[in-house]
Amino acid sequence: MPAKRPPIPLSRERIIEAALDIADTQGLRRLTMRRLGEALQVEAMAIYHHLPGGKEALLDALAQHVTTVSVDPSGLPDWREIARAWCRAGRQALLAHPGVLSLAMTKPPRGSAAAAIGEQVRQLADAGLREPAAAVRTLRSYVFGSVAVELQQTGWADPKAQPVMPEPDGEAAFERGLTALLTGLERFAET
Amino acid sequence: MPAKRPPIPLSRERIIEAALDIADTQGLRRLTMRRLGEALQVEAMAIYHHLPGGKEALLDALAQHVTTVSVDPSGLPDWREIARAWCRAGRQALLAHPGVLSLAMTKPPRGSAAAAIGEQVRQLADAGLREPAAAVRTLRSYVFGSVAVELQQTGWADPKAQPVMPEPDGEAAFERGLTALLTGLERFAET
DNA sequence: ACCTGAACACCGTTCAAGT
DNA sequence: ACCTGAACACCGTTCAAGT
Repeated sequence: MPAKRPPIPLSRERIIEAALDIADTQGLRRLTMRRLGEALQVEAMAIYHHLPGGKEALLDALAQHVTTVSVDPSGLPDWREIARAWCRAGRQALLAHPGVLSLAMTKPPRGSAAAAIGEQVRQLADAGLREPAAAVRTLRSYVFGSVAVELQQTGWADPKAQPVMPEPDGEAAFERGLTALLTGLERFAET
Repeated sequence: MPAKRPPIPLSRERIIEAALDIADTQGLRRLTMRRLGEALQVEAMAIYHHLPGGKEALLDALAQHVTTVSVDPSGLPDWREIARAWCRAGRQALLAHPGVLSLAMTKPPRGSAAAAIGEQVRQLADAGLREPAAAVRTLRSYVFGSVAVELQQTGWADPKAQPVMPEPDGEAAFERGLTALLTGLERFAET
């Protein structure tokens, strides 16, 4: 028979990982403290010991997790390519966890997520872009919205859980729109 | 003493109106069938009679409500201005109901919301835009994302419910980004 | 036809208690 | 230090019953 105690002790990381898995496979509405405990082989109440803020803190942590990305700008020729890299990384991180997209778009960026935005602004400024904060805001808008529309199109949130149907044109549509946006930004935002 | 029966009989419209009010003022998490019934002076179970699908149908209806917009293209000189009008209308409709933004971005467009998208594509095609469906998709992405970022910035979802703080630069940022996007779309999408 | 009351299975969270 | 069990107030939804 299996041991009663969990093989690995609980940790913030394991909790977040398990929560993401539930949200992505069953939907955010089914992410429940009790179900999360079950997935971790633990009573639900044990979670509070590692995540003092309760469920609200858990949701904040999930949002932060999927909006924290980083880009190495070395080797990228200009601000245009740096911006492109950040947008692609942001899109990938969001697409990887469709279950928590609504949290990522709703919760204000905190901690590592806010730091990532600051780093992006800095890189673009260093690369000679004028008003980098405004540009980053516009790019973030586009990334969030693109992923939302892409997931809408795949019917991810539908009643009969479709077999994922990855929508092959999603990436192409994203790149087309991104190029259009960068072309437009060039017009007034060059240094 | 007040009458036990509600003064006005329940209706789908009244239910949606009351639900939007709760979501906008108290947050989506507090929108509950029981609280909704209380706001309508009715037992929660009465709602099911007018909204057969239960809470899931209610949330669908809310998403549809805030994503159904219309634009009269007559008098607008070109596709650029038609697109601008649709984007402004979409932004206003979403900003008016911050509580259900996450639903609007998540639920696939249905019914009147899907019809509005079709109408937008038709208008842009008539105005001479090439590949209007791709353009509308990109514009929708930008509108969704802009509103999400704007509401993040205002701290709408924060713990201590701020006094709305309408972020005066939100509209300016939206218009700047929109102009950039339209400029970029012009490049490859003219007829 | 429209609404209510009671009931059921399920939530998040607390708190004292176990080890 | 870390986890459990019981308890409380609250969910969504059903179903028979009232008017």
